[in-house]
Amino acid sequence: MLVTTESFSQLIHEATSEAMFLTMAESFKILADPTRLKILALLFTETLSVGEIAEHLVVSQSAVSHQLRLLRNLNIVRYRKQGREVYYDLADDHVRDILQRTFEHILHD
Amino acid sequence: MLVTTESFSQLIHEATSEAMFLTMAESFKILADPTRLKILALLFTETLSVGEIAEHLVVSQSAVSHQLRLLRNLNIVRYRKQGREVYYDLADDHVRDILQRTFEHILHD
DNA sequence: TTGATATATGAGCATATATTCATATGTATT
DNA sequence: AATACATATGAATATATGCTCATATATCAA
Repeated sequence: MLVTTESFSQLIHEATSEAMFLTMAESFKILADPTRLKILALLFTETLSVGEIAEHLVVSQSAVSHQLRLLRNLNIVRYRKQGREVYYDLADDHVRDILQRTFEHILHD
Repeated sequence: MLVTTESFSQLIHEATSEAMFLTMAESFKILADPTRLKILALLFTETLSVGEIAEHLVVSQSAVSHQLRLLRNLNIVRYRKQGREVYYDLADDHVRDILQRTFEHILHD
């Protein structure tokens, strides 16, 4: 990424900052929903089909599918078709890392 | 916090998880807005008055004040009245840490 | 006291978003 | 081919949220 800034606090003084703040906000928005967090928690260690995800959570198949599309478009999950099932797993280790860290933060409060 | 879970992925199997996912989502929501991120970036190193914040950003005094109230209620910023000015600074090192780390994640993409 | 300045706040508005419902698409089974 | 099953998707709805505008409150200056 074409940014010279090295710290968050420095960002506010840079010309490129507007786009960066938007990007950061978009990133956090992904994690700002309980259903998506639950889906990501399920996919944290396992690969699961849409139906299995919907079954584990108390969420309709449609709602899960809508959220998965969102996560797919953002390259946060990957999918693999197998027959009529579609299996999803995490595509992004950054997200994995952020989730783990933030979770620890919340625990230590 | 009264949770036995040690990892994010484990959380999905716990009885306490519903509340925890809501809490995590609420935490991320705070950071899911560019204006709030900019305010937090400004307060990352400095203490500033409401007027100074509004001046640095291109946001109205009212909008800044509304967001500061939100951050105040969540104990993310502290404030100190001094005459007619009110000076704000960061109250929470967790937030500082998460911001810095996430920023680094985005940079390294 | 009067006027100016700094901040806070409620109401209203516009927009975004999560879900549901109905249905489309694709695949397996008979 | 017909039916059942798994997933995707568009439209509609309900709710949340960020901002503006008007105004309230508090403090300083004259």
